[in-house]
Amino acid sequence: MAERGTRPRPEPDDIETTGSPADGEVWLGMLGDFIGFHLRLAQEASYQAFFQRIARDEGLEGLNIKPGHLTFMALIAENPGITQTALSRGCGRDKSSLTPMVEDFVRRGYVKKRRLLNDRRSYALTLTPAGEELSRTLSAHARAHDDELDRIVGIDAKPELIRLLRRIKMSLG
Amino acid sequence: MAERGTRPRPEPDDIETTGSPADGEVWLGMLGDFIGFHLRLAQEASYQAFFQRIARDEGLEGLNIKPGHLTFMALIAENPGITQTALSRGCGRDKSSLTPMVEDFVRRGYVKKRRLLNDRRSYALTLTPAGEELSRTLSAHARAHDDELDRIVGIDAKPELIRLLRRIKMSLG
DNA sequence: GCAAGATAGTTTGACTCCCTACTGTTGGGA
DNA sequence: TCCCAACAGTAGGGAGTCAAACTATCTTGC
Repeated sequence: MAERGTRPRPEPDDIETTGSPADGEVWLGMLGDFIGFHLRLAQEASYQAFFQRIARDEGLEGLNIKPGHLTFMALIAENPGITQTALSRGCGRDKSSLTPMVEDFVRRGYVKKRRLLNDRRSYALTLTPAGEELSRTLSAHARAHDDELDRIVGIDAKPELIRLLRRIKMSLG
Repeated sequence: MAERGTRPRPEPDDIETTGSPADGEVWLGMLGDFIGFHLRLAQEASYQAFFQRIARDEGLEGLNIKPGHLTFMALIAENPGITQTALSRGCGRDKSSLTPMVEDFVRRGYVKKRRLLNDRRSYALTLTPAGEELSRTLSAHARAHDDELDRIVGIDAKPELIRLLRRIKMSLG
């Protein structure tokens, strides 16, 4: 019974006089000490920067390529014949999220989906030549993006950063 | 002949024999060296762990509280009278994403929304006593979650990790 | 063999998010 | 005074995600 009509808002409440409080900067409080909080902001910033970088490539115009597609393509390239479930684990996404993406990329001719004879539940995914080409393009962008991250982080700090991030994933995942 | 019922899918392509390829472990290739890739996996793992932690709290049963709500509540608590736009910046989300959440929390009696007299475009958000209580609960969970992250990362490495994450956000955002 | 449970992939539904366009308000010039 | 650009917040649409239920297939134990 979600009354979601045209005017369901519970009234903007009352009117009251208040000087603009903390309008310029936001005080984080304890959030500023939380690894999880900064993880999210950094990941979001990285995602957006990579997204913008891809969007700038005229060769990818209209293909609607997103950062998530890099992982998708790169993992198929590195693991020819990978199954969708294994791919979903590698991508860190639910397997049901991959279904539309696989279907889309098969239709566009980047990915080939072959049924296995010895286990007819599974499909083996491989890249077509066009898919290899697209994968190379995305990988080049990814490398450029990560070079930028390397500069920001500093090349000495990078191994330690990756070690810590992997540790978080391993310990919690 | 196995008439496989209705088949709206664009044909699973062809059948081919292939031994199970890399089904156990997935080879990451160059992805394994990318900061952005590990950032996403670590962030997702942290999100899921925090989500599970909240879900375990019987006091929050049925409230449908998610990790994002912590940031939302904590920032209002730390910045009483904050506007929705400032809050959206702090949360790292588009302001239009906050509209349903604000509406929801106002209706549930956790947040108070007052119109400003000196600028009738804005609303000042504050927590109700119930909101303060909820915020304290969420903050306690967040602290426990981040204590776990501290243990994983190691307390010596934490300042450096946060410094690097902030640097990424600042440089790219 | 054959039933029971596991597994691969798909479907569906709910949810969250962003983006774009829109309304109402403010404030600064012609 | 009157415009009009800038701003706060909302509405609507579309994309992407997960979780649960479902189908088809494989495996195991009897």
